[in-house]
Amino acid sequence: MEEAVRKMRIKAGRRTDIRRAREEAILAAAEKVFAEAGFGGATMQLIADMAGMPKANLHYYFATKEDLYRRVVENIFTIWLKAADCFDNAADAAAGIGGYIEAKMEISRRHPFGSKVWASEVMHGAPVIQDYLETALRGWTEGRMRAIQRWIDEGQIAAVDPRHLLYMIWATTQHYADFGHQIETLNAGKPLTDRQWRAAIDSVREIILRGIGALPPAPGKP
Amino acid sequence: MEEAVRKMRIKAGRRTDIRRAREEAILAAAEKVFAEAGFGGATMQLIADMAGMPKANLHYYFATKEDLYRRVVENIFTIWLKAADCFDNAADAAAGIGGYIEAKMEISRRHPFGSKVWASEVMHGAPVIQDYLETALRGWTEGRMRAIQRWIDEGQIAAVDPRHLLYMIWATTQHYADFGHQIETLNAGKPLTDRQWRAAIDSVREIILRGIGALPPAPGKP
DNA sequence: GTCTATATTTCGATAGAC
DNA sequence: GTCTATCGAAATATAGAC
Repeated sequence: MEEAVRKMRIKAGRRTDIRRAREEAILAAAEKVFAEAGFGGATMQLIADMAGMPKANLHYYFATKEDLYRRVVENIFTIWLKAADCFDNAADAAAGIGGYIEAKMEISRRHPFGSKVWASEVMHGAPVIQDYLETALRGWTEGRMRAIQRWIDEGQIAAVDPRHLLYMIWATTQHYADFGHQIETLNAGKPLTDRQWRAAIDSVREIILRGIGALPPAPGKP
Repeated sequence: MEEAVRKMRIKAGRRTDIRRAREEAILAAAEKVFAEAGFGGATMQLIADMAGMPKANLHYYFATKEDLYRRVVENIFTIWLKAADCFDNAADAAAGIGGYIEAKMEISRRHPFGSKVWASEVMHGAPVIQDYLETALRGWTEGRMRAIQRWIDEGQIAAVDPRHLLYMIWATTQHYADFGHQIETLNAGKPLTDRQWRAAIDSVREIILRGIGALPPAPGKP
């Protein structure tokens, strides 16, 4: 009888649903463990415990530890690229760059583990996602640099180096995820409140936008 | 006879010289391996190979892997703090903050491994140097925030949040070390030249200084 | 698909000759 | 102080019952 039920479920496509749900649970646990312990420090046992299943099940869904890790990094990269939309559909430079900063800060807040895994991967020489850097990221970067250069040519912003402006945005926004523990320690050991996050986002956006001449000089400054 | 020579050397203080030289060789190798593989991914064998000595010798100079790691992190932190001098002995805000940015960029260039080890340590929750964060770093930060606030009160710079300004400087300058591999990949796979480093430093310093109103608006911008 | 038990490998650390 | 050989712990991965 149970056999019949199982076959019906397979026919109805439930099997892939279950598979997807289990995979997502494993991936969420893995993202956290990889972020907090690094690839070498993470163990399949820790990930299994956090996902609430025996270790052997992980190997049923992901052949090796490295396969699992690769999927985690790929997930983050996808989220990363989506934030580019703000860039393209913007009315002007201030809206485009400001919106991108805001979107990146929001990702740092919502996906701190993913950001850390990405940072760790790049810091160790990108052994797993070097191809992404050379293809997808390089292409994305060149496109955005052209957009920035266009704003410069139109006189919307100062003649900054588009490449280093992008690096500054990446560095600053991701810092709030990657160095979140340090920021929390310097905040009396407490996570940033909603208000403090708002202040952080505004600070970052205003200093950068003013720094590239997309905002008027600060009030009270001649 | 050799015994006599050895005792003479000990009497002359050579023994500690040898010890120091060996320790420094091990620390240099460890810094590189920890940076490239993370604490968990690093092995004593790899460090020994890079230092050109058998694995057992490492345990003769450093009792455990964690002891060795702790020394590496402490070394970096010391270099970090020295860069603060530019901050204190400055004539005005632009010189103080600009000099600090320049010093931090120089450290990113000269000590990329150390920066990565520090980043990795903080990303993993600072299990080894949490006490440094809560004492030395917290004290240092509060002092610098007061200096920045003074410049704000004197009208030298805009009324930015000193804390987030510091975070931006840390994030941006350390990015050139921690994400050096990504930057190199986006630079056609080649390390930055002297000229490119100069451009990077100038870009960072100018955007930030202009962003806080320590520089006049960019030329050509109303 | 799930789980227990285990095979195999790897690594940190040490013993002991030199 | 240095080095070879090795122990013991821990981790990845798998075998095989259910």
